[in-house]
Amino acid sequence: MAGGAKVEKRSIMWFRKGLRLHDNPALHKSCQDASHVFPLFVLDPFFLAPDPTAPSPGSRTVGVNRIQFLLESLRDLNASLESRGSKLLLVQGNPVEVLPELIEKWSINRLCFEFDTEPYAQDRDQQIKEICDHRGVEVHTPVSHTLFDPREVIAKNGGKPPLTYQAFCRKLGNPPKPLDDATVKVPAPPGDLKDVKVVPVPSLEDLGYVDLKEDFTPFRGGETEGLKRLEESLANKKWVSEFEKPKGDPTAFLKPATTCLSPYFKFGCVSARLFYSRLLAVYAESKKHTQPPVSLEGQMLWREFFYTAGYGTPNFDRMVGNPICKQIPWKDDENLLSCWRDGRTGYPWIDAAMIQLRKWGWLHHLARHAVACFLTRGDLFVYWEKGRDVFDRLLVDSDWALNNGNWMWLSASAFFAQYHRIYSPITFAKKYDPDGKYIKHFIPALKDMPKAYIYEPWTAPLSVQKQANCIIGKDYPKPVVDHAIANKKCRDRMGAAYALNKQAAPGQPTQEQVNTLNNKLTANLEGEADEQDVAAATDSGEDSSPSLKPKVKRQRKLPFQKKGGPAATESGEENSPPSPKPKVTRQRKLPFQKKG
DNA sequence: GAGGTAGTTGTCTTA
DNA sequence: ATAAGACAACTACCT
Repeated sequence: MAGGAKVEKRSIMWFRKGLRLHDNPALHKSCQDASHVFPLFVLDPFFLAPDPTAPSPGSRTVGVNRIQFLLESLRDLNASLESRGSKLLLVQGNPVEVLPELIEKWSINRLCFEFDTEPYAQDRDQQIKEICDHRGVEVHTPVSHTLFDPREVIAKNGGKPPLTYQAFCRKLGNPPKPLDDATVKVPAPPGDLKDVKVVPVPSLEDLGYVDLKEDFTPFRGGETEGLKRLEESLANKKWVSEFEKPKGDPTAFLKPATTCLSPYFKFGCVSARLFYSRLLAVYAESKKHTQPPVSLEGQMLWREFFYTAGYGTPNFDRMVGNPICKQIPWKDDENLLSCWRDGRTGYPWIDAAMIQLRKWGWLHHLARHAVACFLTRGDLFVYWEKGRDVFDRLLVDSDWALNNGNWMWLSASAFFAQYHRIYSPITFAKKYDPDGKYIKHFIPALKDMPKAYIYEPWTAPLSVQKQANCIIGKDYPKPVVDHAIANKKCRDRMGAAYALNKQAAPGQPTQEQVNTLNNKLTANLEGEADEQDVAAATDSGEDSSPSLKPKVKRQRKLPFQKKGGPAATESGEENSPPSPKPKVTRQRKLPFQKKG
């Protein structure tokens, strides 16, 4: 474009995440020297249309709770825009098809949207950019979802994202301050929108969802609500400066132990930079405060850590082809997966958490740890990607980078390797909630179970079960696996898989190596499963697969494990449920275990 | 480059 | 009660 007279800008401000007016650099840019700003959100039926075949109410990929949160956020955004004399323009369709049309019809010469690191968004945005380049439309894509630009952190680290938190933090400078919003004026879109079909923010019912009155998430979407929550969280300065994530109570549900701002960060209803700067202001007023990684500041930096890793790692959301992910022969067991997903594992703590996840769309971080560990390396040995999908569907705050990163962490596939540290589905939550209030709240069937049995109801005598109106196996399921056996087997499998990964995969393994590895491991796993059955029946614990021994010598069965004998399960799962009396205290090191 | 160190959040027992 | 130690053990990063 030849210079000279300033061309009046007709901007589309394309909202995707970043559903806010405050600290929104793309919005600022769209308003600069603009005659008209078209605040746009594209409702993509691909993500919003109901899918009756999905495992829970929602669309193909997204549960209703998050859809509702999005709709509320859009309603709030529209209200805020209206208060500034503008409005949100909602258009239905696939953005890649819709945007070129709008650019044409509205004579747009500038498009602004927030930079998005997710692969899906990268691909979509690249297509849009190319279209704009062809038509001479300016494109601005500032970074404002995260505190830092992942590209810069990766560059500083020699082209690769750091794989440890400490190393990551060492690469960081000070994040940019939030923008000053006081002076921003948003020029309204023109009255004539040509023949573009603009729709009001739909309700869930408009989208085709019905009967969803009960059990909705307690989190209401939107910038207004998010900022309110930010203020409430930061108002308690003592709490803020003493915050230590691992000390939080994952069973607290009347008043959760964290800020619960995650859904607002996920959708960008609240700016991470705003929260961060406000947080530092609180720190500045207090004598001392906790530090990363456990502090509130540390939580913000974890988010940055995973965003950076997710941006800089190929196939971050998969095991195969992902250079930082251990190749592990996880099980593709639909039955175990659905027991876990639907809160039917027979372990009340795990099931209560899964039910909270479904109802609230939110869990405390440690509850996420517990259920993720249980599904993968702790007990069920099911693919982390399967669990990731369930979380991604149900969590209101589901965030691609954080969700995948944390699943790899918890499954000891990347970032974390101490696979012997396994959360107990029985004792972990007990130390926070010895009475089992959390369980009783989320699992009504167990509400009258005495607290002595609440974490292990299958150990309650039948008379007690009758008294509590809860017969185990009828009113509440028997455990799908015996934790004592299952977690031992998982550790053995992890040991074998780790050994093979070390042997076979220096750097990124080729597809062929991965296949070979998985075949070996699967063969090993099957042999082991057979042996396990035999072992359970005969007390012969010797390993019979010589070629692929884990480095760890497998222990022989402890005597108590066969007490009571394996009971039959409906599922036919290889692990037997715990015998009626599993309450045998762990034995001290016994000489005969050493044998060999 | 070899070796040492430290790592957000395990469990159980003992002091 | 809380804290420390044992358990068994991995690896990215740094020196």
